[in-house]
Amino acid sequence: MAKSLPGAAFPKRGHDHRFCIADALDAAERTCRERQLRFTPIRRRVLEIVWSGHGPTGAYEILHALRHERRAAAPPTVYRALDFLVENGFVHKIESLNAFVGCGHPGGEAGHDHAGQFLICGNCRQVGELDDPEIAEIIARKAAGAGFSAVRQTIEIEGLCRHCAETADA
Amino acid sequence: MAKSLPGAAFPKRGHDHRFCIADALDAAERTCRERQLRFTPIRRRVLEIVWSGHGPTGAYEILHALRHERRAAAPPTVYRALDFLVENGFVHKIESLNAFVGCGHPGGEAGHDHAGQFLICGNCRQVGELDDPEIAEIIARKAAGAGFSAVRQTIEIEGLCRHCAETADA
DNA sequence: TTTCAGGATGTTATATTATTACAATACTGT
DNA sequence: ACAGTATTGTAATAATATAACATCCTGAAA
Repeated sequence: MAKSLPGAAFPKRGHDHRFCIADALDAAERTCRERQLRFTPIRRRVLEIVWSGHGPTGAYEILHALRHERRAAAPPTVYRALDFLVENGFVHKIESLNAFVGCGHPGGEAGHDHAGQFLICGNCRQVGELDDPEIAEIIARKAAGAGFSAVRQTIEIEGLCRHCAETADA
Repeated sequence: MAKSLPGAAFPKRGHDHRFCIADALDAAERTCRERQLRFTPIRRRVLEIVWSGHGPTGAYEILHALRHERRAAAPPTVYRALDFLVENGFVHKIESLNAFVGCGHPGGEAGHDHAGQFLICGNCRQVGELDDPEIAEIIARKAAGAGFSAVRQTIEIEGLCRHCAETADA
């Protein structure tokens, strides 16, 4: 059971997910220290809940989990934490699902709210992240060709991951 | 005041929008006849409302407009019409805005719910559509490189259209 | 023409996602 | 300790979307 390789786009079956969680929390902690941001217990816990798997997590699902420990939690509690986490690139929102996933490549240079390309398996509901600069570039270039200057790209690809395609259970 | 050129990605300022509406309705009418689909008054009117501009239109905004003529209209009225229009490629949903725009290239061969790339101006809120096969291909190829077979692509690009970038009023 | 089957619409209620507004508290630097 | 700001608590509500079932319409078969 090796941990997911860095740069691997799709979460490997049977990887030791504890490393994913620990790495994500560590990376966030480090980045927040560097940027003098407050990685409060709520924010930390919401990040941990989002990272409880590689699937998209809804805000109210997070709220439900959070309430186990923090009875006072309400929608704004969660949305505020998510705003912080997305803003700082620790979490991405999957627009087509109105749900959130942990960022697979946090703290990368600029860091802030970086764009990624998301692979969403329609069968197992796991989400992978590409972060391919070539894709971002060709899109920015094509947009520029239409006189449009791109600021933010939302790229979400639905389909089947290798495992689900092989077992053909869709 | 010429009509928008076919293939133009972003709606031209000052174009005669009546042609956009008429073309969209005609195309839908023709396609429905070909496919033996029922282009009912509600569906036609919802398409017309969506095409009342090149900006994204929310479902409840459509509902509000629809109620002027049809007091009985309720959310399902609108969502059912939108389902039909999206399914048949006459309208696209902009996932990042939870809103809908008319398809700029309807009835193209396969027709059904085709993918496009959307240019969303953050200033004037107009939406253009690229439909660039190269983008779709490179994404499908990169995804395949990660063992992922893409079925549907959601590509939404936020930024500034030429006009808004030039007048620098963002 | 009648009938019937399926699709479309009407209708009520509710689920799901997200935000506003203001009060209270906790942290930071001085 | 104090002021100023960021964070969290709390209540209410807005915005988006669907479920479930009744009714009506349309087109094809009998």
